[in-house]
Amino acid sequence: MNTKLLIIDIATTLFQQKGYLGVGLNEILKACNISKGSLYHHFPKGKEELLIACLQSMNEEVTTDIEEIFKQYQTTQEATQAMIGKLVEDFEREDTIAGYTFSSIVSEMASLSEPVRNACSLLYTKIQGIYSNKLVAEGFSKETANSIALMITASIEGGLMLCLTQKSSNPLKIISHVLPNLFKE
Amino acid sequence: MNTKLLIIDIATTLFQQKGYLGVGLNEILKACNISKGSLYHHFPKGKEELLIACLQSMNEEVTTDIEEIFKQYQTTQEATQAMIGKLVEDFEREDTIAGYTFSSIVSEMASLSEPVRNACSLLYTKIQGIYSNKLVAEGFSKETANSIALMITASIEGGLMLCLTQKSSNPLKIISHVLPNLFKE
DNA sequence: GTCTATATAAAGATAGAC
DNA sequence: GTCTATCTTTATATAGAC
Repeated sequence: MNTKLLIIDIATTLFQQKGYLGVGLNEILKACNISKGSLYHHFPKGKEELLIACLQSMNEEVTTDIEEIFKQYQTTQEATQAMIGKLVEDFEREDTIAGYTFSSIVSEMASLSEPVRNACSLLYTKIQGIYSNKLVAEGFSKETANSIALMITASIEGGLMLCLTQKSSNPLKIISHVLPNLFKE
Repeated sequence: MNTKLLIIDIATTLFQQKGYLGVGLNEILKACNISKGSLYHHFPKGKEELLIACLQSMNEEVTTDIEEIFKQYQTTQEATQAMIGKLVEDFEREDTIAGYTFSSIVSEMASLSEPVRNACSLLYTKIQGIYSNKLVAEGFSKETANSIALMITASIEGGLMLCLTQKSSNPLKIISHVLPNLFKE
């Protein structure tokens, strides 16, 4: 089995759930059942290099997952609601942040590391691009589409914060219910 | 001068900007110009006790600040936009999270500490209550008012994440521009 | 490529003088 | 109530055997 991919896979989940600073290397090693030497062989520059690899890996997964959903549904509204539905399921099953969200990483690292901030920025841009493109295809102007796409992204990220504090998926459900109001112009 | 209040004041800002794990006690001590012994005299249970004191302090400030704004403006829409305008100003001046937002703390601590999660939950509830009350006064049903209030909170928190990654206040500006669409029913 | 053992720095916390 | 000095644990990272 490919150790490097294993590390990225497991570390990605841990970083999403607990943030960058909240996860120690030892915790990652234990979860992967590997040793320190092995990890530093694959990521010589250490933890931050691993984080960036995780963010890039998420970038690819986002393409797969969200674009898949957005192809399945005719309207952006339906697709968005289906997507949030999946996040709700994830949250109810795992009780932590999951899916393609990564606020914990952003809030900790954006001001500490330029490379990390950049990787996060790219990821958000990509996600919003998917929303925006479909909205343009539906007839919205490019500017309006971008605004709505941004609002979808922001409210989902913020919604997950509220889910965490309330230990409930309710906030995301409400957001899913309210978002369609943005599509009427 | 009251040392305890000084500590809370400075630590609150640091926690907001860098998160709980991102700020070391030494950094707080240095910023306050005090020693370890002094801090532990005021907060015997240590860092987490200090964080909770900070969240409670924010709780009081929120009442002052947001309610003040919400009294100044007739409609929720105007008040919300004024409030976001202030956040934008803060962000452009300081280039970090400020105001009454605290996503960094939530995402790190919600799953680690029940008391902290609870304090955060109370804070969000209070903020949303202010929004919701004004919306009800404007004629919205209680349920609709709560939904819109939640959406305002979530999109602002998420918007600040986007501002951080983009190093720009633009996301919040766009959100301020798009939010009014939620008020039409 | 993976391991063990070690280095080094920093974290949070405590003890006791003043 | 504030200080200095110290303790303990944990963090990231490195060295070198296999």
